[in-house]
Amino acid sequence: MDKAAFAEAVKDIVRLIPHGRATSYGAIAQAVGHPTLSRMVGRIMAAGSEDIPAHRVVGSGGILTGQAAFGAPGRMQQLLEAEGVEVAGNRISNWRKIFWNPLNEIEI
DNA sequence: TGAGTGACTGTAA
DNA sequence: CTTACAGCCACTC
Repeated sequence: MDKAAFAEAVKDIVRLIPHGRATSYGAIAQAVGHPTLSRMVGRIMAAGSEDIPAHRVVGSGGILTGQAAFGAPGRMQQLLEAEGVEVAGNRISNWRKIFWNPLNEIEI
């Protein structure tokens, strides 16, 4: 199944995200070789994402698009701030510094 | 089988 | 800043 391989690759990358860092759905999708499947990345998070730090995966530009999906509003932000990630409103303030590019790790 | 929806993204007005 | 549109794919009804 290609879907399973995709999901597995996505989960694998999310697990590699360092503590106190974050990446975007699009970046992950691109890293697994499917730049257009960013939505599927988010769907995988919602499906079976208990073993991975899904709170470190945000939307483009560091926007916390999945904030409400963490059970309660503000939960995702709380998790990020607990790791030292500065969050203002619903997006990461110093996104440029926090952003972790998976391509730098897997395509090395 | 087809329409609606969604943890997305990029471009445009 | 907000809307709107167009791709993308899986899931639900």
